[in-house]
Amino acid sequence: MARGKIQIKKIENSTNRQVTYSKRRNGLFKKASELTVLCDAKVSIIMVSCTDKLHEYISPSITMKQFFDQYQKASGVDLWNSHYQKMQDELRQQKEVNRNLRKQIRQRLGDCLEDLSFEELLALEKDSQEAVYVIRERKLKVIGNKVETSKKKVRSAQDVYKKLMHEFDIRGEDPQYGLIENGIEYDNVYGYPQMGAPPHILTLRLQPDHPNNLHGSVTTTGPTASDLTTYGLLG
Amino acid sequence: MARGKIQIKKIENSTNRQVTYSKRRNGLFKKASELTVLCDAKVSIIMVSCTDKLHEYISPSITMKQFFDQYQKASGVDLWNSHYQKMQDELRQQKEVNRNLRKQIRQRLGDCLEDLSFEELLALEKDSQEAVYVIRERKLKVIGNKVETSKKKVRSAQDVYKKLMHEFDIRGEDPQYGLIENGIEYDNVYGYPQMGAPPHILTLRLQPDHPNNLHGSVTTTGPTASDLTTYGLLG
DNA sequence: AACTATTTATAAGA
DNA sequence: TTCTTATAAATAGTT
Repeated sequence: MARGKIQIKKIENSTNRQVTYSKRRNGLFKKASELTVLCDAKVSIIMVSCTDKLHEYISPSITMKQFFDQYQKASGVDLWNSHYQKMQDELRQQKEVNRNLRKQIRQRLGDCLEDLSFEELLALEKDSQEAVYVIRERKLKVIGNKVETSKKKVRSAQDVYKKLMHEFDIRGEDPQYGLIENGIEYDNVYGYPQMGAPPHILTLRLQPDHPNNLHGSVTTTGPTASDLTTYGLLG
Repeated sequence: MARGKIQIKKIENSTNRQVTYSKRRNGLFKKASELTVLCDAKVSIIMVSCTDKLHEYISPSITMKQFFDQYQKASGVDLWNSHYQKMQDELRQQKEVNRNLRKQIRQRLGDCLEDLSFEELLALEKDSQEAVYVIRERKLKVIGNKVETSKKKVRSAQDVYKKLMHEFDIRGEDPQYGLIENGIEYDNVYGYPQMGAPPHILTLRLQPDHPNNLHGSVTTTGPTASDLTTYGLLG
């Protein structure tokens, strides 16, 4: 554009081409930077020379990555998904599997049964019923454990009480005996020789630890012999 | 650059700014295109105006994606990893969900119950038992439908048979009667006046469609009146 | 969107 | 590469 007009076509002289590339590149970058300031815009320029050198201009206040994200968002062009096709497939697959699992759960809860064949329905019923039995057994076992623990606590409390009583006996202090008269119930609770026939007060003490309707569940399910034994303590 | 020099600073008048943006954008793109041709280079320009409009120039013979790939390769800037990270997180999360769902299913099948609290155990038992009831009801409904269908098929066959018999009566052809003697069973099956008391042959015909132990299931669950009615047909 | 006076960019030469 | 400079091109302000 000076010292003679030029045709816009590839400069065949390689040196000239290289010089022009350099000059015009600077010109372009300068214009871009002016545009950035004048118009409060964001500009990114990436250039690759015919010798495969890369040059870039980018407005301050923005990163190339932000540009790419924005470009991708605005253009809808798939810039990076193809890089992670495999991962995306895996993700899709996981989501599909999860959907199926959720459906299975819903079916086990009694939803979506119309999607099942008759045979699947029968199998589901069988599975579910068996599961209920297993769950019930587990429940009874847990109850058994809880009762065992309570028994131990009671025995420990018994021991403590006996020791205290022993100390009182040794000291023979009358004023304290007045207290013990008020504490006859405690004597009854912790002082009985065996666990076989606990008085009612014990039930009242233990129940706050077992807030659920154990009685109802157990009687409907038909407890085993050992369950009945442990249950004697509670009721 | 004409009709007076300007300072390179933001144009405050919004209209002027917009106009200048438009003009200079075209100038920039033109320069880029000239550079592309003259120097056999590849240029990409992305611009975002202060009103968040996006404009781009890209040399023919290259795609934006190729540019980005090339840029990433040349600059080593992390353009994809953040996306990759996000995806990986999502995948991890999905797998975690998957694990939980599977565990839930196992628990509903009676596995891994030791991980449940007592209260959860009781809730699970209740849920499962209710699900069994729902599944059972659905099963009975399906059986009912199947029986209905069978009834219709039987009636249809009855009609066909009656028509045939009518034709035979009209023709009064003796040789065919021999066949009918062999077919007494068919007569019994399709020819009885009401569905109330089907002969045993019907049971045998229907059973292959219902291979499961219907009797056991139904008697244990206590069928409703309508269930009993439909059941009469089967056995 | 078109005009145009003026600034800016730059081709060719050094 | 960088500088110079004649000239082409771009564009600010105006219509």
